Amino acid sequence: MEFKRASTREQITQFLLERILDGTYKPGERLIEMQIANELNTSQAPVRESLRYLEAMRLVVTEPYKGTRVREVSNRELEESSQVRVALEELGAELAGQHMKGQVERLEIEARLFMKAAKDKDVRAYSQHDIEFHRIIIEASGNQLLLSIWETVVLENRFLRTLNRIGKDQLTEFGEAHLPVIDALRDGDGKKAAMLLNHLICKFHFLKEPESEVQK
Amino acid sequence: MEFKRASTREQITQFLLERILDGTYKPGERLIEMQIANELNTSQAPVRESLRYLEAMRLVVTEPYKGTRVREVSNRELEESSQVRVALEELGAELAGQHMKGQVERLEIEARLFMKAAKDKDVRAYSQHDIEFHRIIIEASGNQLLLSIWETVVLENRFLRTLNRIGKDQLTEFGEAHLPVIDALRDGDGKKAAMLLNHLICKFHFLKEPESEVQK
DNA sequence: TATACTTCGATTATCGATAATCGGTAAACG
DNA sequence: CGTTTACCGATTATCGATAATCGAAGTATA
Repeated sequence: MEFKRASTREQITQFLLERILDGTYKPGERLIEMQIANELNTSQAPVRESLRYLEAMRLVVTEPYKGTRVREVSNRELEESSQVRVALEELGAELAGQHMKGQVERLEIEARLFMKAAKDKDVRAYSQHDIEFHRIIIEASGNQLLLSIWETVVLENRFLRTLNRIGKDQLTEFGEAHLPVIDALRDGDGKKAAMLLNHLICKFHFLKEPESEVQK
Repeated sequence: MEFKRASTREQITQFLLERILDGTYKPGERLIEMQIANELNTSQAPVRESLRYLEAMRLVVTEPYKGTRVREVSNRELEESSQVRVALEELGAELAGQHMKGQVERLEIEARLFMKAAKDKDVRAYSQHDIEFHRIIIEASGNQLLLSIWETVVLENRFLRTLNRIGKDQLTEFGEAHLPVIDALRDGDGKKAAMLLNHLICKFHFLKEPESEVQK
């Protein structure tokens, strides 16, 4: 068995990633290289490499000689990312239909977890399991590029923000809307799952629905 | 008016990007940091930053202490990227329908250019204008995230590879298939344009078509 | 001959130091 | 006063040097 200790740079990337996503570093906040380097007992160079990586992932923005900040995501961009996310999830579900037929245990587990979180009004836990639910479907598509892109889009989405807009009381309703997706995938009906996900995301993100779909 | 000269790092990124895309650096080829630094009269640090950026863009692959290589794209991955590309272009075309109505001059110009290239059997020129054609549509969607992601996917696709598989003689046929898309967008019918693009890409990339669509 | 061990050049990973640039503040000027 | 200029501390951008690691080639051993 192989255990490869992560390089300094990878550790820094992980560190920054976590802090950006959990909101420790807030949108617009400046990330000062030497400050991070000192905090982690390293030098400036690997920190800068990490920042370049995060920059390509669109999580931070850099201006020459002015430094790097956590990217601020406008409502406009939030909506854009939801549009893209819908398209990706549709593709994912369609492809997943073939692979998941009859094997939806993991989905059921996550569904149970986020329904419990909904009852407890635990937004953070809800978010975690909801995202995991969707990730499982995308993974099942077997398309690794899709998974990789979906992940960056979901990061962009800052899911929590949308969830907070939804409000704790509607979490249960939101969660329940996921259940038919499980049924569709159990039957191997990717098309139907895709349609359900589409409506689900559109509805709860207050997007306008696409022109009415023809149903089979 | 503002003129910002590019930083060393940005110049290096541009340099590497060009050489990877035009095939000077071939898939699997090792990119040696000091070698690049010497060639460009800089030091190792900015080169490494550029490589981290390209790594996040999935153009290169890095292994600790073993260096960075141009990523090799398997046929499998090529197919994956085509699937994703179809999904993105469908979304793009649907959204573009609303914005492009009656304003398809730029599309017509590019179409004329790639049809000429097809007649001349100039694969490189064909590719350039074909991609530009699609980019115009995605841009017109008004969704910047979509554009950004589409670009990385098309890079991944290394379009040329697919085109070479198609062969010089079918370029004209391939090109002509684009023309109905222009008509659909001129009418503001994004849905139809999306469907046409879907079939177009699937057909010429030898993908299996999705289960038959319902046509209006 | 085959296998394990050693050495060594090449390259990556990281560091510490220096140069370039920014934003703000205060002096100089009208 | 209001505006411009000169400076200063903070930070980024880049460099040159060193440490860590790799892999290939050689050496020893059985």
